[in-house]
Amino acid sequence: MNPFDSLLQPILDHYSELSAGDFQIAPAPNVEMGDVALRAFVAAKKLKMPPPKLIADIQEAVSFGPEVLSLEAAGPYLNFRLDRNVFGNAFVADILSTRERFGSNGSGKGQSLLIEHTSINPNASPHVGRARNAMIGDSLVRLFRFESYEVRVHYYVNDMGRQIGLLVLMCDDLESMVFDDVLDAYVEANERAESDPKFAEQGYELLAKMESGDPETQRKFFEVTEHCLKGQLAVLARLGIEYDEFDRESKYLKDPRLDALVGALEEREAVFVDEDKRLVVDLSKIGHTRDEGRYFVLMRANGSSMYGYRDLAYTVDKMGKGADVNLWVLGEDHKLYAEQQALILAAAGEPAPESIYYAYILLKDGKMSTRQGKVILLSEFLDEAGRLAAERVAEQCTDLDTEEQNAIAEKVAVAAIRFAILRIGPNKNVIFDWDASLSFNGDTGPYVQYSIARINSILRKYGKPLPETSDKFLIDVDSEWSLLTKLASFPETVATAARQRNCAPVAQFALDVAHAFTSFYHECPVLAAGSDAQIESRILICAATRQTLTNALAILGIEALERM
RNA sequence: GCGCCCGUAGCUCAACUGGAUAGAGCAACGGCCUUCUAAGCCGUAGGUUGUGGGUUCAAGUCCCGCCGGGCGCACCA
Repeated sequence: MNPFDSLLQPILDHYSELSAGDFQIAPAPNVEMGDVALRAFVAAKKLKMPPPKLIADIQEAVSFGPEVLSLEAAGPYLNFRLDRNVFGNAFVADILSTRERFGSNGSGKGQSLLIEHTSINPNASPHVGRARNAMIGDSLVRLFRFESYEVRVHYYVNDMGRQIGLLVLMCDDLESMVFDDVLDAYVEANERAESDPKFAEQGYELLAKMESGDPETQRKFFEVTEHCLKGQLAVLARLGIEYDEFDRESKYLKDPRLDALVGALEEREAVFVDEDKRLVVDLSKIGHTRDEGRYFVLMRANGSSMYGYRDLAYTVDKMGKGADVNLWVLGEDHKLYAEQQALILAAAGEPAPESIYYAYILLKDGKMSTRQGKVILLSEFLDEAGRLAAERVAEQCTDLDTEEQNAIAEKVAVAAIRFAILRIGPNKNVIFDWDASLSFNGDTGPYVQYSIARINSILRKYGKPLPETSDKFLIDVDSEWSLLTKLASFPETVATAARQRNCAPVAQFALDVAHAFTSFYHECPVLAAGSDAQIESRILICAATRQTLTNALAILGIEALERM
């Protein structure tokens, strides 16, 4: 996996008690020190030797192949000077032969993975806060498919509850209702429910009617939620986000599998009916150690189920599909809730999915709220980004017609938004800044796309069919070498991202590559290089960079562009 | 009050999971388009990694205590 692992072999041959995992080998902090640096802290500990002593021993006793030009010990580090042509050539050949698979470690080969994400309540147009869930989830889907998992994407449709009941009351003539107006209706419904207890009561009554199986009410609920779901999916599709299956909450109203689960809880005396006739789980009986969050209500006094009950049924259903890995993406506000669910499931011998949390996107004056209409709609945000991108494309690509320009602009807008969200670690709060999120300069998705567009421009002008290897590959500038070693580290980055269930390292990697490439671009003329061998070598470097960046962006759900 | 997450340059974020001189972008200042796309590049300036202890050959990273922010803590979904 590590592109320099081969350098370890002579060392391992010499010290039979050590293995590759006892060493770290990676590009040196800067080129003056060397091409790659060996760290042997773990190995030294195993041999009960001070690290500098072991490094000196290795330098003294181990003989390396001809690809190692020189060695220099620097305290606990051993710095290698390498034959860059040999390594660079190997990197490029690897990238250009594995193509769109370059970077994949195939760690999910033969395994299935089920992921649930987004699952926005079907009551209004999604806001950018919710979109964080969708983008994080969707990129994980892409990451794990890249790693050869068989991935199924589920979306839980919360088509029940008082909120939906209220909305149904507001939506008599659904036909004439544009999707974006549903938010206004929803906000109005919630305001009315606040001030008018009768109206609020009507919401509950409608819900009860729906739960009791009244076909007309069920039809209304379905129509309203379906209308909202369709509208939401259309917005999400603009970001390239799609799902395989939609699971409606109303399907899990009564699930016979939950009788067994409640039975298991009864056996452990972890469930009781309280003085108000509600069915409650006492989590302290099954491993919960604090007072906070100790009780979990399953059923109301009237026998209707709570959200958490239906969600348990849904989870049992999902887990029953037998995927090797089960994930769900949740806002951090669901942390305790997910832990409670996992405890209940564990008590009944049922497995629980692995949760991936993300923190909220906040407005400058606090949290977004769909109920209060205090939101930035994803659709508006996309429109604005598209408009700004279109202005830019119109300046840049004057020879293209408007339709072509707009197609590019939409992809640039998506890149800006997805990248801005995905490059930040998921458990970091984000304060939404309209200007910063719509910037196309600096460390952004469009900057990465721009690097690719420049490469494409060079390769177009090159004119000839692209070579895949060169027998006279040569590297004579540091920026070429830095770029290539960065490219070669892509599989490790992907492995890290998959292990952490976090795509942010891939975004950071794409930026690092783009920066390394632009330094190379300014320093090394490609088409006007000094010799045919150098032209060919640099063309290969460009092609390898394009392939790597394209693959990294694909994981983030961002398209590479021919030009922009 | 209790639990979880976060705190790194004026601002937004990195830092190969404990390793060499803590790196990018934005904002500021100074350069670079008759040469492969200036959505760019080069340079200057900007840091006691919130704070006080501890562990270690080595701490932004691990442990404990404070301070500040976010989220949550039974009949919402």
